Amino acid sequence: MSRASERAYNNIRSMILSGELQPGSQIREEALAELCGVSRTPVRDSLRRLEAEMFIRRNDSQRSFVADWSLDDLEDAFQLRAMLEAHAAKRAASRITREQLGQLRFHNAQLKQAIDIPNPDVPKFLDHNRQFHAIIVAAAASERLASMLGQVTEQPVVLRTARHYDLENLRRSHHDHDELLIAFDKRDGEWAAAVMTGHIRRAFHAYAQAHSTDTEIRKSNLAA
Amino acid sequence: MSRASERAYNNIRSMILSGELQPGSQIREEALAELCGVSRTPVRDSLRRLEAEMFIRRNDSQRSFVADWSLDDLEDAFQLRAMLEAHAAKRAASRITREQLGQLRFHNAQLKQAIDIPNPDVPKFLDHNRQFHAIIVAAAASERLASMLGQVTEQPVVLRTARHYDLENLRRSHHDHDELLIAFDKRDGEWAAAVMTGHIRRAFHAYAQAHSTDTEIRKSNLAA
DNA sequence: ATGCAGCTTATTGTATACAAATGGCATTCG
DNA sequence: CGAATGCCATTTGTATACAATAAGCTGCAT
Repeated sequence: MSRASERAYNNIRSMILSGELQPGSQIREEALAELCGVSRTPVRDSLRRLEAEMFIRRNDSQRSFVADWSLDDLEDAFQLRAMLEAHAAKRAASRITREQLGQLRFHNAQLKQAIDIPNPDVPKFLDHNRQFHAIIVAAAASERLASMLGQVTEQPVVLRTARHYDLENLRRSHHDHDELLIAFDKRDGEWAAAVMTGHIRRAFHAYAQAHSTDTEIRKSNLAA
Repeated sequence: MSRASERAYNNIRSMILSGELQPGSQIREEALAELCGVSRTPVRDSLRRLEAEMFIRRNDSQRSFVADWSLDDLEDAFQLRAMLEAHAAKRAASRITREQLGQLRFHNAQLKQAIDIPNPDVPKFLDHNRQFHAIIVAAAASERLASMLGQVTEQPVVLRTARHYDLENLRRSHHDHDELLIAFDKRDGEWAAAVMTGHIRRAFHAYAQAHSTDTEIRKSNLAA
């Protein structure tokens, strides 16, 4: 996709992720077109794409709404993600190159740096974390698997608290990565898969706890 | 999607599945538009959808080609499918209703009928087989899982032989279904998942063997 | 008051014209 | 003769106008 289409997609996507477009709210093509400064055509393209990625859903009469995910839906997505990432880790264990192992070590060192200081640099941690996982998916060498993981990795849920980024969890994440590195080094796919499963499931529970807290806050704000 | 768009999608998809549009060949929007009797707009929608489903791939300069899958790609897809369907079976085991169990029994009986006669009715078998699996996916109650399975269930590979439908394989499939039914009845998710894994992996090997045979035939035809 | 009919308006679907970009071909220069 | 470059043809991207469809409202009848 060239300029307009790409811009529209990124704009809309980030509007959903940021909560600017609220879950459940209707989406009108023309309104988005104006917001993005393009015509309806590229907006329609983007909406179809976002629909396939389940950021948007449509009712029987073709009207689009921002997807609204319950905690159950979230658990569902995490369950699939855990399964797929464990599978990726298993495949990666037997295919990963020395170079990729080096890259993993680099990003893991970087994300350790990001939290091993008085004032943790969460964005830096998240960035290197993302790249760490991306390398494993790449090493798994399955285009389909990568495409599926793309569908469950970013959730259209915005949390207003930062609880799920508490330091203890970040440290444990880093520790998991260390263990993954050893498993890869030993070419032990089963081990890598097991570590990855736990890694993602912990992420879910951290996320779920933050989600409940967030929901509580929202409720009390509503009551006030 | 309403008429034109839906029609275009189904037309193009079946043209790919039937081999009318050959793997690797370039796709031109306008040509398809004429073939389908619609304008480029709904054709473009369809192409995007088919691209997301990996029936079509695009090069760097936005030109579309019919996807061409190697045996490795096929194995990759089957591996994912086995994992996802096993997961579906596991989830279904604890959620399936009496009514759904009844439906499973019905379709299994029907597909047994289709092959338990002198002249097996393969289309009938395939239809009830499809519905059997669809009920399990529905019982698993995960929209995302269903959507992902949709992406790996139909392969854009047309085999010109019918070897992979040999009677022995169909009988074994039916036997697997019987065992799945018992596992569901006992609410044993692990068992159901294990049976399903084997079920899909057998399907892969039948498919792969047919694929090789098909490739052989194609080569000798080329040589002739 | 309630429910239904028909109209009005909002929203999406489709076609088409035009713009941009890409690939191929021919010509030219080294 | 080969490689690079510029032009032309082909293909895709975008905008816009119009058509079709569905939702909401108003008013009438029960």
